[in-house]
Amino acid sequence: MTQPRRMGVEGSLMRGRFIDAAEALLRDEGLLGLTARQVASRAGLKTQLLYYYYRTMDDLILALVRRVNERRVARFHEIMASPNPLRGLWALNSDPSGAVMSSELSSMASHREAIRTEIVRFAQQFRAMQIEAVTRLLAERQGFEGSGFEKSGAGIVMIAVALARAIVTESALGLTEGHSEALAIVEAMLDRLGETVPAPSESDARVLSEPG
Amino acid sequence: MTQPRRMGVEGSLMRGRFIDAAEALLRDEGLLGLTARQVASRAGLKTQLLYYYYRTMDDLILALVRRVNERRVARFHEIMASPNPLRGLWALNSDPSGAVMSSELSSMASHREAIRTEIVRFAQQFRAMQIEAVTRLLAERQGFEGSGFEKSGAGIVMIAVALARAIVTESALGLTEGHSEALAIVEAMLDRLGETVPAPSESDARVLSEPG
DNA sequence: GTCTATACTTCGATAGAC
DNA sequence: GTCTATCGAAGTATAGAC
Repeated sequence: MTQPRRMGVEGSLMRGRFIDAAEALLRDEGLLGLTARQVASRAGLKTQLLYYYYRTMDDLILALVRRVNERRVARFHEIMASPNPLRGLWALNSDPSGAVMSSELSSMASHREAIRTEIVRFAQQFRAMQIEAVTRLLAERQGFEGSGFEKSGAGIVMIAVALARAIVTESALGLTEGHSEALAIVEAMLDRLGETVPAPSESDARVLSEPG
Repeated sequence: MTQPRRMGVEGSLMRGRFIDAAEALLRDEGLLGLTARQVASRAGLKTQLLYYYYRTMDDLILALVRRVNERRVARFHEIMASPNPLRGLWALNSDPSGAVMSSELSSMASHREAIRTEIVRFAQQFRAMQIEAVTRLLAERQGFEGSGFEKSGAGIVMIAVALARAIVTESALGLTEGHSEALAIVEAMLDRLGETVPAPSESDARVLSEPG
């Protein structure tokens, strides 16, 4: 008596198409664009069909959240196995589409009770993973002696995550005051850790002023 | 022919009541709560009356943005005239209601063309003010020699603003991983600048671990 | 599995009486 | 200056035919 409506099976192809559309919408239009009508329209499907595969919009969003999070964890593990994990983590957090997604999701978490738990639980767990990794990597390397940061893996991760997200979201608005200078500080720190500089990506200014 | 509707005068008392309600709603419910009906309801007034005083919702939001920004500038100048401007600036950026407001406003800027310009223009200008002030204050004080940050007022401000906002918005969701450690780094830096510690405010853990 | 049709709510906004 | 009444669009969601 609690499931009066027919629902599509778990492994359907259509489910993926709706999630794809939802993800694209969230990236391009933000949380306000994530409506049943717009998701269906973007997927080229009928709005009512969405409700055959997902009981509510919250269900669809929850599925999207899980997919985004799984991909993020997968990228994290790839980075940990790569030659320059610290730079890789910085790149992961600075990745525009990922950062926009994280930002919109945590914005949604404030408004939608149903998905807050999932988003917060993952964010907490993923933050802990990054802290554990960075703390270990810092302990293995030299370059931070005397800077007061030796024991501060958790603080460094927190600051880096906050900075990366702010730079991405502000850049999207055309606000760039202080970005290049903050990036220069990050680059200087990564340099001190003795890692090589990867090929710079498309957007965002890189002003590598000589570190003091 | 472009103003077919009657409008209330500029200095009306009712205008302020609507703005008050809008501000409270934006703080408590976020951008999704900022609708004509909810603003009017919160103000204890009729929805249609709102449209007598404001031509569109964008007009009302714009008025709110201007008021919030003016208050922020006023607080900035008070802080500059206070004994501990660096700590004062950190407190300003860490202030929960102010940070939530800034965060919701920049979130709105992504979606509403009409107010983006106003929000971005102010954010850019306010960032520049903070950078100018911090750069000057750092030059006047000792404590950063050898840390590589001497010339990086702009970078420091960017990082501090990003961190403060992240801590506030994450705390509101119950996400606190890495907060106390990041705050310890900030405290250590402020300590190095030789300023005294103000009385700690209500929320947020302060783990003042001994600076390295 | 997909369609048409539709219910109900809330949104921004307007017209015109008082 | 404030009220009642209302519009059209868009929101989530459901029922039932095909």
